[in-house]
Amino acid sequence: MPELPEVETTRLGIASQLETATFTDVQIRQPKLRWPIPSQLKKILPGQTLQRIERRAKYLLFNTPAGSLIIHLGMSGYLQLLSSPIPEPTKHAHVDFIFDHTLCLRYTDPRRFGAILWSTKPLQHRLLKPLGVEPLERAFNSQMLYQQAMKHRCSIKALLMNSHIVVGIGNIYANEALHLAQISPLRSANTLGEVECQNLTKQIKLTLRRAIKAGGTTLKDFRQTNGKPGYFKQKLWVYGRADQPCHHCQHPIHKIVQLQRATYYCPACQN
DNA sequence: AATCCCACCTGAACGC
DNA sequence: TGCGTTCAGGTGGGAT
Repeated sequence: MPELPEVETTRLGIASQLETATFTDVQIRQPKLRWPIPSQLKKILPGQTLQRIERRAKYLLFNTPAGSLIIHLGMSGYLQLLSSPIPEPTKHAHVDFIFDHTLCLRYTDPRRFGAILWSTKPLQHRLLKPLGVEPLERAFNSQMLYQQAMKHRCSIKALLMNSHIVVGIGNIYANEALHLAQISPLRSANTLGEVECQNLTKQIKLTLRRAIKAGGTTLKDFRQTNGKPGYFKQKLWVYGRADQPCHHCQHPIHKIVQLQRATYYCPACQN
């Protein structure tokens, strides 16, 4: 569920409601996420005013004068903004952050691969410090990708999924962008030419931007009490389409496994 | 340093 | 209907 576009859409969907609101309570029903939720949150957060919600990779940073709440949604997590009457928590609704005694930001995560952390210097946090560039920022460009590709012998797909190099592309969009750039996910990164890197960079940015727009549409009714965050209905060219005809050339889409993740590609138009 | 595999979890889909 | 198996959008940690 949470790819970078959905994390960004989540941020956009809650920022205007919560920025300048004040934490008044925290209810932790299940502290066992990927790492234990720091118990001192209950002491620290109440009274803190939320200044700004930022995103770094797929981490959301809730900045307050005392420090930052860091939230990662893992594979199955989502945030809901609920107002009165607050519905009963469902089975996997692990944490409620209460603002101004009325608004509730609820964290739900069935698989519990997500994380809720606290840091006074979030960008220096051990999990955030080693992260590579943001794919939608200028620092991610064809020159940068080409230089990185030249010095790596792993597959180009593995390179795109390596968070020390570029963050947040995710499995679906790595597949989609490689398809649109007509590059085989199996190619060694160091065999890509400058023009291919230029095209790939462009397709990654386009794919992510389109998905953010689509995510924005389906997540509009965020505050609906029982609203599950939808999954954007985006046109997927290859992801999840094993054995179905390629939209470009009709050749059946192949499904293989790379780094224990599903890779989908068209062996006829991706070389 | 770079690369790869494992692990962490639950639930849905599938096959028998 | 029921039960076992497989797979899933992420990613840090550790082995090689």
